[in-house]
Parts: sequence; C-alpha cells; structure tokens
Amino acid sequence: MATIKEVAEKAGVSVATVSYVLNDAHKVRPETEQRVRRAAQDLGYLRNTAARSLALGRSTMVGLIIPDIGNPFFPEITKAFQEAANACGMEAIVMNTNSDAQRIRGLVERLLGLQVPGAAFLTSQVDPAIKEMLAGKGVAAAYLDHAGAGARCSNIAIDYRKGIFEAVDHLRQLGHVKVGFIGGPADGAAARLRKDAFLDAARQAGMEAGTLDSDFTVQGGYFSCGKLLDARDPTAVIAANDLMAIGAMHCAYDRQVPVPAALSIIGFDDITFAQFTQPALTTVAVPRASIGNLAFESLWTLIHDPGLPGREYPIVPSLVVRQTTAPPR
Amino acid sequence: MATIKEVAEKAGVSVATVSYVLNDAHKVRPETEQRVRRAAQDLGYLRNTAARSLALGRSTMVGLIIPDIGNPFFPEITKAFQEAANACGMEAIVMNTNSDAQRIRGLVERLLGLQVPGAAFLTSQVDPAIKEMLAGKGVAAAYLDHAGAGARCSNIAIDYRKGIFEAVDHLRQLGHVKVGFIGGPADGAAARLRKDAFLDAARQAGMEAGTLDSDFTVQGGYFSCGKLLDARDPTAVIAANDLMAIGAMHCAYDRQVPVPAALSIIGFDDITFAQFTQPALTTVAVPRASIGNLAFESLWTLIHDPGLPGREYPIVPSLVVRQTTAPPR
DNA sequence: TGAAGTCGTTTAAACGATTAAGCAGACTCT
DNA sequence: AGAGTCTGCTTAATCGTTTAAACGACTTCA
Repeated sequence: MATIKEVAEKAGVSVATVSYVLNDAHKVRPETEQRVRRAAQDLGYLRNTAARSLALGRSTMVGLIIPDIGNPFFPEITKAFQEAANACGMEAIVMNTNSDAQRIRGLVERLLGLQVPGAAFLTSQVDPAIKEMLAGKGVAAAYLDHAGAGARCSNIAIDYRKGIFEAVDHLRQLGHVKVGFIGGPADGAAARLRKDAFLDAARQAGMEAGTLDSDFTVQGGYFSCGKLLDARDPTAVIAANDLMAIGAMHCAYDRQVPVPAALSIIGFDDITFAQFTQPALTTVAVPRASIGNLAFESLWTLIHDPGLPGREYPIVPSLVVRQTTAPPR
Repeated sequence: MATIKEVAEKAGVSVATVSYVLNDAHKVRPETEQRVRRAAQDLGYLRNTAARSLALGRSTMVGLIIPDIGNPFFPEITKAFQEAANACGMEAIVMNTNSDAQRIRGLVERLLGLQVPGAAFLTSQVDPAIKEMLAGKGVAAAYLDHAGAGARCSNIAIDYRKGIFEAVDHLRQLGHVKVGFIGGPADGAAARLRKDAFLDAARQAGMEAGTLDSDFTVQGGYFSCGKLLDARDPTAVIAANDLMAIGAMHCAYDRQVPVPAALSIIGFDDITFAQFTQPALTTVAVPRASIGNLAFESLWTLIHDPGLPGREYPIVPSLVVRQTTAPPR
C-alpha cells in the first residue's frame, strides 16, 4: 500500500505538502499540486484512515443505532443516513440494539473507541446517563422522539399527533363512530404519544374509542384485533404501526369479516409492504428517508459548529388513503 | 479520553505492560494484570481503535457490500453478518451499490483506506480486475454465486437448482402440466441459474414450460404474470423471487383469477413478508441468516490463516408449502 | 562459582497521517 | 539599501497503540 511518503518522494516534495494538497488547503502552488495529484494517482494512493483519525483525534465515521435492521421501518432510514454520510465523506457504522436498551452502553463504547464525532440513536429509550456521557465527551448526538434538544444533541420529532388526527378525521368523515386502537407496548414513549393522540382525536371527534396495548408485531396485531372485535365490535381499527395493521387484516380475514366493507383498518408508518397487501393498506406515511437524512444532517451541523446548540427537527406524517377504509357497514 | 499511558501511570507499570494485558498475551504476572485491569476500569479506558489499526497495519472492520438494504432479501443477511462480526470483536461496514456495479470500485477504495482485512460482496457482478486487486493486496474476500473460490477468496453458492427442482416437483405432484416461469434480468448470473434450473426441471417432469424475463420487482412480476396468462394460460407460475410472486398474486387478483384455485403461485427467497400475503405464499426458502453468518465466517477463516485457500460454501434452499399452491383447476 | 535459562517488565522504534512553526527567496516600501 | 511582508515549501513534533529487543533479578545446573 502506497503511503503519503512515497507520494511525496515521487512528486519531489515533502509529506506536508502532499497532506496540504490532499486536504484542499489552498496553500500550494497549482503547478506543485498537479505534480502531487499525478503522483498519488499513479501510485494508486489511498489515504490511511486510521492514521488520519489518530492524528486528527477523531474519525470520519458516525454511528447509527437502530433497534433492528430486520424491522421494515429501518432499512430505508439506514440507507438515507448512509448516503447522506457518504456524500459528506463519512462512513456510517450501523448497529442494532435488538430492542434491548441494555445493549446501548456496549455499542456506545465501541463507537467511542472508534473515535466517532457523532452518533444517531433512533431507538425509543436511551439512558440519560449515556446521553450525558456523550455530551460530556463532546460527541454529537441525534435522538428520535426524545424529550428535546440539548447541549450537544438534537432531536427528531415525529408529529404523531398530526398523523393520528388525520387518520381519525378520515374515519369520521366516512361516518365511523366506534373505533378501536391497537397501540404499542405501554412502556414505550413513542407508543404512548400515538395512543394519547388517538384518545384526544377520538374524543374531539365524538367517537366511542377503545384501545389495547400490543407489541408492534404482526402476531400482536392479530390477537389484539381479535380481542377488540370481541369486546367492542368497532367498525374501524387504527393500529400504531403497519405490522400490527397487517395482523389485524389477517384476523379479519380469518373471522370472515370483510375489509373494508365490515371493518376499516388504518396502519401507521407506510412501510414498503403496505401498498402490497390485499386490499392495499390505508396508512399514515412517515417520511423515512427524511428521518435518515435529518439524522445525519443534524449530526453534521453539530460536529462542524461545536458552539451551536442542538435543534429540534420536525417530521410530518400524512395519511395515505388506499383500500382498507370505507364507510361503516 | 483516557489513554493507555494514563492507565499505565495509574497502575504503576509501563504502557507495554498495559498493552500486553489488553491483548490477552499471558505474559504478565496475574497480580500485575489485576492492577492494570482495575486502573483501566476506574479510568473508563477505551482502546483507541485508530491508533491500534495504525500500529497493526489493519483494522478490525470488515466490509459488507450489498445491492440495496431496502431490498427485503438483505436486512436479515446483514444482521447475521454484523452479529457474527461483533461476536469476533469486529465491526461491519455495510455499503450499498444501489445495484450499480460501477459503484463497487469506489466502495472498495473506501474499504481499503479503512485498512479492512476482508470484505464480502453479496452482489451478482464484481469486475474481475477488482477481485484480483483485492487478492493482490492480501485482502480476504467472500462472494455470492460467483464462479468459484480462489486464492484469497471464498464463494457462497446457493443451490438454486435444488430449490427450483423442489418447487417444480411440488407442482408435478399436484398435477400441473402447464407451468410458467418469471425470471430475473437476462444479464444476471443468478437469474440465469434459476431459469436454467427451471427449464431442466420442467423438461424432466414432462411439463409444458413457458418463461419470461423480468426484473425482480413487484411491478415486473405483475406485468410478466399478465403476459404469461395471456400467452400460455398456465395453471401454475413460479417466480424467481418473492417480490415478483407477490406481483403475480396481485395480477391474478385484478383479473379475478382465484389463487390457488385457478392459478398456483410459487415464489423464491421466503422473505419475511411471504408469510403475510393473503393467501400466504408458497415459496422456496433461502436461509438468509446462514448466508450472513457464512459470509463472515469465511472471511474470518481467510483472515486468520493467510495460507489457507478459499473454499466453496453451499447454501441449501428448500420449499415451504403455504397456501398459494393447489391442484390445477 | 559462573554460565545459561526463565520470568516479568521496560525501553524505544515503528505505524501514516496532520499541522504549527520555521525558513528561504521574491517583492514592496521607505 | 535595509526592514518588512508575502508566498510556497519543509522540518519536526504529535496522535495512541503494538511489539521486538533489552534488561535485571532469580533459578538451575554443571
């Protein structure tokens, strides 16, 4: 592997000059710059990232921590984040918590060892101690749906309320009165936001609302829908994510309850698959690529202006009407 | 950030001793080791990966190159790869080609700059020049469905033939005679393997076979299924991946052709969503977690025994019968 | 008793970049 | 002409590890 030294020798200059050229510090005579670039090109020179990170005291990698890349909500976010990072000359290190908040500490230590200047945490819970530690070490952070922005951290806030209100309003316009809601785990902050929004919206629309906490899985949606149907006989069900909505559709199918004729179903997230269910799922679309982009951009901003305080970045979902909603039976 | 020097001072030893402890070289008196470990613990010491990589001449990161993390075939592979890497104290750097083979060169340069000791290429085509370059630099490589193993590279070979034969045999047993096949792009090697296997299997089963090349997307499956239905009126269709099979299901639905009563459909891959279609998709399951694991393990082996030649790792798919297949009308 | 091992530790030289500080030489100004 | 200011480059220190080689202090053995 060619080193900066070899490039310097070949170009007949010192390593410092090569370094200046490579870092676009316009300190070098154009003619010399050309010689250096030629030499680098000819030798197939590639900067040694490790050496660079050591000298700089920080690497060009940023962390992206998500619960599970297998969850269809995250691949698109990940991709957008990676692309944004690459466009800025950085690498993304993607890590899964497997929905186990305990794991985060270990992941953060790995990231700190890698000297990352920043990391995005797109998981619902992060121990405040960890947040403080990161801020203390000057590592930029971006969170999703956390309390708010802080010293070295920004927050990406999905406006669940708006999305849920649109969904409820859509059902109201169709004439529904008895509406069920299948929520996420009771201990999740993001799940609570959606449920509270639903209750408010339903009250405001004068609906008879019934809610049930579930677990964001297809299976969970299936069972919860069954219980809801038995207990309250709603004409429409809103699920807090698409996976549960799909479970609900299967439940309805198995019980021979036609969707949407006898039961309207609305999901949340608009995962890629939502458009391919039969009938296609009406759902609240969350712009996932934007989340990934914003997550990186917020880090980039924080990294390049250490004085700047963290910001709040809003994400605005909106209802996508497909085929699982219709007037009540 | 605490450095090894501070740990050494706190423990009253030299940095070399600390390094030996940290690297589990059992060269140190147990009593001293304890002192060092305590000191490291107390200071919250984390190894500086950049410095380590620089000294070692290679990093503890391995590359994983895939076409698109948004494609449901890859998240699970990625996850398994990451977990295998982490279990061995390494980090995975995941990169997308966005199905553009041209991009690979750039990605490889980034990986080489990161001093990775190995990388897995789970994409259909890799320029032989790149393969040679990697082997030349002593970087271990793992490929998917490539010609074969070589000096510093292993190959993971999915036995498409076996999977396709099982699918065809299943249809034969049900009594189907006119069977269609929706393949991938004509220029893809993996697509060709599946199609050839189908033609062989169909001939062997004495079936009337019709094939059509498509593009591995839901849309493509939809249109191709339509064309196949118009041209040949088959009683069953096999798609080269699940996405196209799902497209075919939609096509059948839109044409009021009941599945499986009037048309049997079989997919390939068994993506997570295959079990959630309505009716649930019969498909050939490819053990994706195994692919991820093997990809990493093959790299690990090559990295730790530089003398060892690359190996061929077989992946064996198998049919999963669900609800989209039945005897012909 | 002295040569030859062990054992546990330290010394010091890498590794490949970045960057502040220094240094010639040319140019400007008084 | 001499002092001061640019310009364009080099010198050399630095980042935090790893690891071969050296080095005392003991033990063993002839």
